[in-house]
Amino acid sequence: MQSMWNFEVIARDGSTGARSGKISTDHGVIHTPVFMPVGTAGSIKAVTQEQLVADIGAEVILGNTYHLYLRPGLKVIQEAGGLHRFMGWDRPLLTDSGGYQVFSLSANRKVKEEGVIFQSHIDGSRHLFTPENVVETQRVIGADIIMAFDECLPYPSEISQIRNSMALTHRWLDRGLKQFKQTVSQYGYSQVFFPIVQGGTHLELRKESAEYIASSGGAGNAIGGLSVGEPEEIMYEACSQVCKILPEDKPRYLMGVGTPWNILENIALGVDMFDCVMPTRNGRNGMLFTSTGVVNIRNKQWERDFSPVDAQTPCFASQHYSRAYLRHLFVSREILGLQIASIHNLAFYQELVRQAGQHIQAGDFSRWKETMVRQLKQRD
RNA sequence: GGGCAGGUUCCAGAGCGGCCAAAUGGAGCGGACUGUAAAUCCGCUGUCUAUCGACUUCAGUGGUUCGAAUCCACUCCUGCCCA
Repeated sequence: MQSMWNFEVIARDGSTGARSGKISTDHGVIHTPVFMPVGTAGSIKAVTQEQLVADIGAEVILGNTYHLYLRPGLKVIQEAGGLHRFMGWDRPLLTDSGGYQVFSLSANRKVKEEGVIFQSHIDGSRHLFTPENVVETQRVIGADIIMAFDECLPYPSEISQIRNSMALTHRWLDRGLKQFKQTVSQYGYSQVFFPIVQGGTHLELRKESAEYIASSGGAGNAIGGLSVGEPEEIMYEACSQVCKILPEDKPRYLMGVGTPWNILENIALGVDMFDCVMPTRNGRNGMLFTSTGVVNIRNKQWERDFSPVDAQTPCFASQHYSRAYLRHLFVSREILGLQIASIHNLAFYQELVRQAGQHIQAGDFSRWKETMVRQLKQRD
């Protein structure tokens, strides 16, 4: 199968590691830096596919192997012709391998050399995930980008534990990669495989892991195990360390990050791809990210503020509805509030990374970033 | 006019002699959330110091008692029933 997959760096910032680029896939082009909305169970919660395209302009979204495997299950997805068709999304799709659930569902799982035995959060049933079967599952799902199976540790962790876990993730990578190479796409378009750097917050281990991952030959390289509770400065240090080692000519994907200012700081370190539940989850919980800072829309101060949610975000929902109205929807627990907040936050993130790319190309990224970080962190 | 049931902190509603500033909901106010077990979760919600503690509250007034939201008397309200 002839793959369309290609990554091209269009511009580099002179004073930071930031770059802007273009990923080509069989489902279309992704402009980097990119933010990928998270649609764990085959749905960006509270947002329709139409809104993702027309209102937000999302170029790629995430699904989750663990959740989709449990429900609706692989038979349904396969019969539908893959997740793209099942959910009505014809742009690129990336699936997380379930590695994060090794971490977030830690009470209900057992990690072994072979893989991880999970208990389903839905019905308590037991399931085994291995580096191999997780690749197979992502083949069935039909993700354009398949993630390796890794172990994500909490912060803080003992160095000996980090070392063992990292080594396990590396062994799992070898197995997953072998499985990936031995199998083919089921739906007539190509899929690529991303390995994941681990190593916790320990810089030496991060270096070791980054070198291992860099040499494995993935189409792109992911950085995992960050934004799990460590101070931001430590995250930036670890990310910086890793970005210096990961190849220049492949996209770098920082998993699970983060706040708008986290994203800008990490773009400066050389990251191209991001995903995070924050714009959607926090949006549903009343937290808005805006061009002038962070807003808790439930707060009384918005009761009579009839100005737009965020006039600077080029999106119907952001400009058409007032803060007072959105506050009313939240206080009244109206479903529409969740939708507007989610759409606005995603549109805001989309615009943020789009502007970052423009400033990288224009050559004034560094100065722009400093101003933006200050603004975005403010609380209205 | 008579009978019955009631009046509790923003609302609803428990409490029926000390463990009561008073359960539990709701409302209100604030916070958390970073590869989603999350339209979720956590605080605060009489006043003052704001930790200990002090003070003022359970329709009103007056009693009983070491001690009353809780018992007694009267008064004022509310609902239902009978005239």
